[in-house]
Amino acid sequence: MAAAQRQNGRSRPGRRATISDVSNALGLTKSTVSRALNDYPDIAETTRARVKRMAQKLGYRPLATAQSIRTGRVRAIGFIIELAEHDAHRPFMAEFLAGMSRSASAEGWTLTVAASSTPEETLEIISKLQMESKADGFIIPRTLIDDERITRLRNDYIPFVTFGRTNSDEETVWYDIAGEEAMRSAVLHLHDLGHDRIAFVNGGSKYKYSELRREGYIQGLTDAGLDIDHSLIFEECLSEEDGRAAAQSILAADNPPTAFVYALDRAALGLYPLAKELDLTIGEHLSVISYDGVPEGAAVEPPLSTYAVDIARAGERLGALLIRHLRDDEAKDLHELEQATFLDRGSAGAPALTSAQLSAHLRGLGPKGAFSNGRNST
Amino acid sequence: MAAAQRQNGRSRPGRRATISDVSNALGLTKSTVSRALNDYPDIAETTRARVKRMAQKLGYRPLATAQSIRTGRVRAIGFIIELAEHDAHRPFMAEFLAGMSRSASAEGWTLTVAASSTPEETLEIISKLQMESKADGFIIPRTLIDDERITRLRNDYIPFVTFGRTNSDEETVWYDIAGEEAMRSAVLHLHDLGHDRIAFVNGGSKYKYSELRREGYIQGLTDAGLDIDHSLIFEECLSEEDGRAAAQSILAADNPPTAFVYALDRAALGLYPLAKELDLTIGEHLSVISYDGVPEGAAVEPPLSTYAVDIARAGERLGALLIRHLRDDEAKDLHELEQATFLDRGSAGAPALTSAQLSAHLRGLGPKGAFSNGRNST
DNA sequence: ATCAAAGCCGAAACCGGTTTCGGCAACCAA
DNA sequence: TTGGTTGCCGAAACCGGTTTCGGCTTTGAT
Repeated sequence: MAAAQRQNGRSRPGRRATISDVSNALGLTKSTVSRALNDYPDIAETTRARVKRMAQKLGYRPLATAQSIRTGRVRAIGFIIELAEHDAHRPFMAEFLAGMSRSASAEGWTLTVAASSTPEETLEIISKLQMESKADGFIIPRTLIDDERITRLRNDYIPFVTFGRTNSDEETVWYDIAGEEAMRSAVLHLHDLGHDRIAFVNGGSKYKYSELRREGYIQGLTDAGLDIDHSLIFEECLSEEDGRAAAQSILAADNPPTAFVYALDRAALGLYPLAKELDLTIGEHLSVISYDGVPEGAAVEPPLSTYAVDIARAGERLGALLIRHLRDDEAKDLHELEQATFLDRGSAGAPALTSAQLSAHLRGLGPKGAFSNGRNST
Repeated sequence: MAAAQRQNGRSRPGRRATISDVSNALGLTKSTVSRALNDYPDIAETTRARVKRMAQKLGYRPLATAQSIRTGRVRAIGFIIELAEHDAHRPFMAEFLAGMSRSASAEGWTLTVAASSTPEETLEIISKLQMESKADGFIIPRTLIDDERITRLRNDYIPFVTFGRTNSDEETVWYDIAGEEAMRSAVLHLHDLGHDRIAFVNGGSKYKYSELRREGYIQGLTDAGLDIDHSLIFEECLSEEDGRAAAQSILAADNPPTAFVYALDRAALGLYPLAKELDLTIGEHLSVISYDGVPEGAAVEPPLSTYAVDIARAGERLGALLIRHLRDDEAKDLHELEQATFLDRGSAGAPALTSAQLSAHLRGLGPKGAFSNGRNST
């Protein structure tokens, strides 16, 4: 019998049940209970069942911190907020965190977050959190085309999953939205509406998603049988001001586009005030399709047609993937790619003007109201 | 000598230093090292110094999870994201988290976050996190006037600090911004500019801050020697649409106000499109001062004058207060109240119209451009 | 010189788990 | 029968710390 292990069996009512409470209640030892709960093969099936039932009855849940000192695992996923990142990314933060937290707590895990100001600090924090057993693995958002973080994490054998693909995808667990496919079908959609000259305003060129979306745009042009005109491509547009400036510059050239594809809603919103100044109606004289699905896009007039991303779901999937990766040594190559959902809200319509007519209007610096009586006849 | 405790002294190079590494290096026992580092009084000053120096040299940092199994503390502060909250609060999330995380990591603590959909779930999660030793105390944002969370947390002896005051402030640790003072001086500022009729558009009435801001507004009127007209007060305005509707309703009545004080920037932004429709220029025909300091307020024309809140700092102070509260049993009554900083950006100016003139204009449903030639002479 | 009170540190128990090791009993084949 | 597996569980070490307890020195007062 296990009399030696019976000493601490006074179960104070308010206290949480420990493994000893379970073992004492059953006349077994801690070790048997532990192995039963962790599905060791050397425990009889009937015993395992008894143990699990009793654990359930007593409301026993192993103390993660106690486990961790032996196992090195705390059942926590780590996430670093980089404040240096562009403001445009911040509004998503709450939902993203919520998503991660949901999948974590569904598995009995938790989420440890920290803040950092620079990419270097991020890496320092990550290894510190890992050393201190505050997190078992990390979720890395906004992958870069050439992401130093990833090589370093891999070198240090720190488990992680990324939101977004990278150029070194071997043996990496990632989740991503197929932004390239969204851009491609945006182009095709605009072409179907009758647009022949379609501009592309991209996001920050260091991000992998920008590369992919540009490729998607190019592919869309190719699929539509349209020429690729590099003067219609603008990069590095993250903010509303960027997006506005890009459009202004593109429209000032010869042969202006009648439609825009933006890689980011935030930048696309910059087109609205510009259009108003130029006395152009979005959805008629200028069409635009964008990407992200920010709430502000629904508030402008006409509402911005966009490919919406479910950021909470992304966080949730990433959390689930990380946990799976951490539990299962074999899960070294998990990938999930999902499609954005198109919200056709009215900012993309048949072109009311040809490129030439548009050009004439812009050059003429036409007085207010030039088109206010309706569409131009072609 | 402590030969019995020497068994695990093989310091693998890559491994983190343990307390045994330190004790072995010094020829002391674990217990002495532990007490020295934790400033027990029964350790000689010279020994304490030696121990601390060696710990420093070896880069020893106690493993929080190992400590926690004895002490019950993990050096983590908990924070719950409530998604049910109004969208208006979300953009702040990243900065708020960053602030909390900063003060936490400054003290060697970390931040554990979880998501919840309802207030009830929030409380469940809190006690779960506490039971599982995932967090030692919690930061509770957006206090309500009568906040059930607080009574329950207090009943369960779960340590916490609040962002915002409540009606049961005895023995509570809180941090807050003096929104009432901001509202008061907003009224006085507008009165100094020449406004006599000043409306107030408040936020959600369940929140404590709304009560305070309303009181501040009233106090401002009193200090300015103005009458209190309850028809100029509107409650429950959280969104841009709410803010717009409130202003529309208030302006439709007799004796319309020439100035507005908004409790929330987000709602105040609703005044802009309304003013445009009514052909009124903000900063001239209508003045407005608001509160929060959201980035969008700087982008509108004219930029929104507002009392800005440093939300990152709030998070930082709250984290620091919570840690102090947790470390020191005596720290049961900490309070910090700070002032918002006024950003005078142009949406508040001398009234170009009297209330009567404004009323006449509004009733006349005047054609566009009625005031476009400049200010009215009075 | 003597004795009690500090001062200081080692020994060991403890926290709540996990994991290794070994032994007993039952089973199975020879 | 006998001997070797196999199945199943207890005993004990262990993880990295904290905390209680007690004992040996010093110190200080008498």
